[in-house]
Amino acid sequence: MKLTTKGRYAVTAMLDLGLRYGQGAVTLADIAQRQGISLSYLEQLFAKLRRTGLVNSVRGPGGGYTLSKEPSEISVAEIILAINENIDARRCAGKADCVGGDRCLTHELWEELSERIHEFLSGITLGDLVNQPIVQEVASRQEGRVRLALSQ
Amino acid sequence: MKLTTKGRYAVTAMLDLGLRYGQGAVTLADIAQRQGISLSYLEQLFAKLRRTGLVNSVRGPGGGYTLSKEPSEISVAEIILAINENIDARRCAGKADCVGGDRCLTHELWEELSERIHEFLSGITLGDLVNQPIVQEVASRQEGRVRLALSQ
DNA sequence: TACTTAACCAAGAAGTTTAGTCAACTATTG
DNA sequence: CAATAGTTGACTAAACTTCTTGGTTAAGTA
Repeated sequence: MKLTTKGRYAVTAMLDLGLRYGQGAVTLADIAQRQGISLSYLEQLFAKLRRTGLVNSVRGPGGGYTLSKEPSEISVAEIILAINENIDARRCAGKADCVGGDRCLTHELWEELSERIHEFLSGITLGDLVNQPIVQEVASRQEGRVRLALSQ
Repeated sequence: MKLTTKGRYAVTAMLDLGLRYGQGAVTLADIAQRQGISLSYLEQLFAKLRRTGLVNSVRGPGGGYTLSKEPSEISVAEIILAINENIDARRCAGKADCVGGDRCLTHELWEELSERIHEFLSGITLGDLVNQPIVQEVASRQEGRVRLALSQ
């Protein structure tokens, strides 16, 4: 479990999809504009999200991305794991000083901690976030900004 | 709140100190050997831990580092914050596209999540970890290894 | 068919972080 | 004084993050 701005971006973008769940496909260009993330970076993130089956894509005009499941069925942990996709494979296999299994055990210790964080983030879904008042607020403000931009 | 291998190293090293709490100062060289972390990297980490007051240092022969508080009073969160020391200051202050406060709010959203992780890690102390059976196991095995090395 | 849209893909640049090295210096103990 | 061990700073290689550029491919629309 690794927590960086990369994961923050992914969760924000997925939340953007969650807020528009059931309203058709959302383009990455729209998300990029609303959330202030570069389009190409979003493309990289969504390539991974698509590969892990968290989103579906539709090409061509009117296309974009949609969540593959209900927001309440997608956890924050799933999103972060999907974009990190690091198996944390450095399990002493290639380390010379890993004699007697000592280092492996300290690794396992940290992994237990990491696991508990994972459990925690597994308990928070996009649905939970969508239903939070503060998120609703942001969403309506963002909609307003788009309408304003279109009317100019 | 950022979770990387850097924090993992810091927590492991602090746990090493926690296991020897009340038994005098522990040298970084010992920790480096036991935990398989490079000495110079440990020096960098402990410079920060010392600056934030989590450890005390004693120079000269017989010197080393000790925890400044009881293991049960040092949380994992404190350690990670001490070595990261990132104020996460990019609060849209320098961003041109932060119009109408929209991005600031999405930031706050993530920060709330981040805060909950912080709360979670604040609830785990070095004392908790020291008392875990698996940690005790590792510790005795490490002691054994040192004794073996000395007797050869 | 031509055009537009928007996903998809790849290469890499720029910047930051991680992890480590090296060298010098200072305080303490014996 | 000599050995130990912390302290500091400059520096580097490698990895990772973030973003850019420049395409291609598929699907609608005129």
